[in-house]
Order: sequence, then C-alpha cells, then structure tokens
Amino acid sequence: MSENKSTYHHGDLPKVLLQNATELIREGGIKALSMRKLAERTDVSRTAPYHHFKDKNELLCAIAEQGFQRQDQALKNLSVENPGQDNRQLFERYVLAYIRYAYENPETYDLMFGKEIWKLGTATESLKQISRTSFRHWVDWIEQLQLQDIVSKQDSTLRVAQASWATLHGLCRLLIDGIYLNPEDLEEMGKTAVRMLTTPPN
Amino acid sequence: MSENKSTYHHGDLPKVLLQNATELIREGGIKALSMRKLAERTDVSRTAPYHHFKDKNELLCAIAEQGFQRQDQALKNLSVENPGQDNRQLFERYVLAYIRYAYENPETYDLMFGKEIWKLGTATESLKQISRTSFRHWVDWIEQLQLQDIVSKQDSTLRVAQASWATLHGLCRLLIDGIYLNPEDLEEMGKTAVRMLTTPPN
DNA sequence: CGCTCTATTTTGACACTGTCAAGTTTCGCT
DNA sequence: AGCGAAACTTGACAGTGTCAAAATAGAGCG
Repeated sequence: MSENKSTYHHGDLPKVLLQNATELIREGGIKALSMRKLAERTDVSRTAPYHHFKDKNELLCAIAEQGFQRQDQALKNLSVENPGQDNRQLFERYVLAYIRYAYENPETYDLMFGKEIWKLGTATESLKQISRTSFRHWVDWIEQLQLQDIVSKQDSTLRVAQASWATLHGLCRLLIDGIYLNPEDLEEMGKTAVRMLTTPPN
Repeated sequence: MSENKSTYHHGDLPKVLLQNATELIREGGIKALSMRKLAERTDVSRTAPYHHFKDKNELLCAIAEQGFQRQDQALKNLSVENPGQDNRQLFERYVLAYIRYAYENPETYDLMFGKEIWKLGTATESLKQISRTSFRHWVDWIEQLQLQDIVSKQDSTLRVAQASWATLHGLCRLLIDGIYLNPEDLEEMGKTAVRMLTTPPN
C-alpha cells in the first residue's frame, strides 16, 4: 500500500537500528556504540530502540548474529567459486578468507568471539546456535582433512579442530587488537599457519 | 618516624590503588573497575587516584605491566626449577605455564593483550617496552627450537614465532572469553598444541 | 464514519560513569 | 615557625543504560 519507506510508525525500525548500529561500531569501535547515539542517528527518541531490543546486550547479539551469517555466506561461496579444487588448496583459501573477514570487519568479529558477549553467558539463544553451527563447519573441515592425511591424526578430531581454530582465531585477534602483527604480512602469515597445521604436500 | 602504615598522607597510595584495582577486576571483570569504586574501596575521595594515574587508561596500563612482570617471573622460574631438562620437555612446560597463568589471571591477561589498551595505541611507554621484551623471549625460544630441529625451519623464526604464539594466545583467549573450550581439557589442549607446533620426537 | 484496542514511541527520572577546576589540607625542609 | 609543594577533597558537567508512566498513531470493527 505505502510505496515509500514508512509503512508503520517508523517503517522497519529494527532493521534500520541494526544497520546504524553496525555503522556506529565500524566508525568508532564497540565502545562508540551507545543506545542514545544510536537513537539519535536513527532520528528516534532515546528509548525507542528498547522496544525492539530488550537490552544493549541483545542488540550486540543481533549484530554478532548477522556477522556469523555473513561470514558463513562468504565461506560457503568459496567452494562454489572454486570448483574442482583439491581440499589442500581449498583449505588454504578457507583460512585466508576467514582471516580476511576478520580483518575487514574487526568490530563485528570482536562481537562474534569477544568476551563482551560470551564471558557473562549473555548470548542470545539464536546466537549460541549459529555460532555452534559455524564451529561445526570447522570441525567437519578438519575431519575431512584428517581422512585425507592432510592433517595429523595423532589427536582426536575435536582436539585438533580446537587447537587449529585457536591458531586461526589467535591470528585474527592479534591483528584486530593491534598487537605485534602487521597487516601487510596478513596473507603470508595465514599461509605460514596453514603450513604449520598441515602435513607437507606431495 | 611513623611506625604504622601511614608515612605521608595516605602512606603508599599508588601501591594500594594498584592492589585494590587488581582485586576489583578479579572480582567482577574489567568492566567492574571504576575509578570511583576504586577510590571508595581505598577510603579516599573520588579524584584522589588521579594524582597518581593521570587516566583510567594509565591505571589499566599499570595493572597490565604488573601482569607482565609476574608472568615473566613465573616463566623464568621454570628453567630454574627444572634444571637439566631438554628443551623439548621444557618447552611443553613453558606452554602449559603460559596457559595456566592466563587461566588463573584472566582479567589481567585480558588487559595485557586485549584491545582495551592496544587498539587505540594508548599503551604507556613502559608497558610497550615490557611487552616487547616478553615477546622477544618467545622468539628466542623458537629460535632455539629451530636450531635443534624441534620446530620447523621452513619459515623464518619471526613468522613461526608469530604463528605459534598466535596458537597459544588463541587458546588462552578461547578459554578466557568462555568460548567452546573446557577448562578441564586445558592441559590436554596445551599438549595437543605443542604436538602440532613441534616435530615428532625421537 | 467513529470508536476502541494495542503496538509504538516519547518524556521524565535515576543512578552511575570519567574527569576537570578550584579549593583545602598536610608534609618536608630550611 | 613558616614556606613551597605535594596530596587530597569538593563541586560540577556531560555522558551512559534503563525503568515507569504518559502520549501517539495505526488497525480492526461496528
């Protein structure tokens, strides 16, 4: 019926809020996101957002959830874009893409895996679920690689998955938190990590 | 002259502040540390701490710095306590001790390596220095291990040091941030990591 | 059309935060 | 004893998350 942006009071406030919130954290980090500034940018009163997100925490969870969806999408596209590649090469691409996502969306990545949400057990149920799924994808990867002897079998799949993912995550964190790591070396660093995680080729 | 606690106005306010601050973050995380609560617990006015730490940031840096000192000490003691052990075994102990420190002092570790301080380049000069030194110790370790063929030489020492440290750091972060990792598996996890990082023995 | 019900949004308020400016106390030294 | 400086306190301001109560506007129905 209404062809312009607003069908109800504001239109689709939740979506716009999420969008603006993502924008805010991208501009100034998670600390720069305040409910009040968000409301202001959305041209809405201070407490309006509270009718769509019960908490600031719930808003953060929503951002993180969106992050998982996009990351999953980006990683899923990989195998589609590179058909017929063997798992060894594909795995390297996967790792590099993972790191790239973290590098390009540092604030979101921070929410996805930072203590802001997880430490206090305040994660939304749906966020918990999608993050579990996301980790399972990694475990599946490792299982495949173990079957093909690309990754060591001396420890259980879960263990190796945890340890290798820790490497990946550690690299991302060092990068994001601005510790030691140089963005220029990003790709090289990822390749080094892959070499360390996999058995030598041929 | 004065035999009880107070020689000056308060005695050694800076030391007491640092102590209470560490206590506060241990009790309720970094977020639970506010300058005002700290002042209150120290029985001192709201702004008294500002005469010893120009910022909240400077206070956090001081806590982190103290963390580095204690960690370095704990790690240094290792080689003293276990003389005559070969580097392979010692390295495993080193890794486990590193993880244990992070596990036992999660809030401090978070300050030492978290974005709270590093992301915005707000680290104190002395903090920067001690953290650099601390990383150099790790690089030295890797160099030794490469010389003894315990760690792969296919990448440069710096690269391997970064990647392997990322693994270690990643594990600690997962543990601290409460993601996936189970505290019970801590030791096993560390050993798996060591196995992944080093060449097979004998 | 008009009425009501409910979802949406706003206004006011409170306790809390970091930190600055200006004042006050207390010590060490000459 | 008294001076200079260091340590400390009080008052104030803008900003935060969030609750309770009021105001508004839309949909559905007669």
